[in-house]
Amino acid sequence: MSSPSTPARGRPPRLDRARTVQTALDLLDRSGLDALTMRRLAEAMGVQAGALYRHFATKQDLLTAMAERMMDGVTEAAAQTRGGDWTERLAALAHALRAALLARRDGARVFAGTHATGASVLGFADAVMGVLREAGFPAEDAARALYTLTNFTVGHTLEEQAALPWGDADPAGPAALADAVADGTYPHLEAGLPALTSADFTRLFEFGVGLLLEGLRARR
Amino acid sequence: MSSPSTPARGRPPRLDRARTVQTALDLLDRSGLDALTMRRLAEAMGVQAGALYRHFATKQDLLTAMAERMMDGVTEAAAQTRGGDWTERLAALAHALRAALLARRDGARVFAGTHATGASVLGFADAVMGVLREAGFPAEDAARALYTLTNFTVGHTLEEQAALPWGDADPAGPAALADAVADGTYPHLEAGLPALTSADFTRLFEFGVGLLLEGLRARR
DNA sequence: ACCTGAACACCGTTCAAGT
DNA sequence: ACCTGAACACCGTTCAAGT
Repeated sequence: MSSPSTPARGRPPRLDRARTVQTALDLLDRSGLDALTMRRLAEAMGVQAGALYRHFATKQDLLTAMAERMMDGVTEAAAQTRGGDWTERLAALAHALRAALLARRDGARVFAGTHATGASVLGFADAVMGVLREAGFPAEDAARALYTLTNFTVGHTLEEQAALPWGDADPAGPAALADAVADGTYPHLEAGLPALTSADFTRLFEFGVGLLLEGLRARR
Repeated sequence: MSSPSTPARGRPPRLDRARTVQTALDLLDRSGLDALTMRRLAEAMGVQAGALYRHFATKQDLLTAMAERMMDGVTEAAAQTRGGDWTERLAALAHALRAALLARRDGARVFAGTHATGASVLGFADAVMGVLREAGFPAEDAARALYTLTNFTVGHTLEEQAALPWGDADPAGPAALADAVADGTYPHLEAGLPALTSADFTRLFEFGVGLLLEGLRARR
């Protein structure tokens, strides 16, 4: 048989899925999602843009492969918490998911914009379901809890990565909020302004995960 | 004085912010976010693309105005629950936010991609903060609860609107999940498959909001 | 088999010039 | 004051032709 692993007969290919995804992720980190174009990626690989379509049917296909690669190791990263109880293990899984998204510039946007169903994504979902079912939750509640935890984590990290480039002339930063609130129209926002503009996203994430876990505990 | 409301001296303008945002939202509903281009919007308004830049500095600016318009009336929609206790009022606000996003095609994507801080958005945030502080939460926890509720709702609705066009040849639908799980590698996913592929997003959203509210109740 | 070159049908944005 | 016309610097994607 002449599989792809056969010693090259002609020229060795300059392109393959793995190397291309890796280069795309590096480019993402350097320039962000908006600057990640097929043409720039091709240039980074020393090739013409059209050549990329030998390995990826569309740009969306490439982004999905990037999302799947980003998830490699999420479950393993959370597996250290084997000793803990089920709430600690769920918290560790949620933190591992956030960390995987944060590890790449615009990681949450890439993940939210694709429907990755690779082994890492399924492995993560299976791990969450396993903890929940071991804790005694019926399959229906376990499934809903999985989606809730995932959707919250993605929603939070999307906000977190969108908020990080503040401080520039971005009209949505803390200063703009303070201005908009200053006229007394929003008394409750005014009272909470310091807390609302605090950028401690890790504590905020822990707060949200904590609420979800306490809710689950109450429901068991 | 010669304000914008002065009877027109020359030709009446064919463009203004309000009409443009309205047309953009209609176009969004008909064609989706990916098909919403400045050129197509200009065509729908009987004008050249460049003319739009008299009212919006960038496309991002237009999208922000669209997000703010989408939020008009969210707080009012939830205000009917005046009689209920604080958990019911928070639930009503969360449901009103989801409803506002669902009301437009790709509404969650538009909202998540902008930093809208218009009166409607601030009014919504102020209402949530008001309920929480009346319930006795300190400003810090109230602020965190506001973000948690908002981020979960946006994350959920993003998923919900991305999942709706399933059934086509989308490789991420329920059928694909069933295939991927069929080989026994993911026992917990397999056990939860019916629940995982159920598309009852309203119940799923209620479950998530319920968890958050129970968590808040436990923390009070 | 793998990639080039060139095209097709678009984009967002800018700006002198018209009315 | 408001809009046109035309350009600039790009896009994603396709595909005959080369090697």
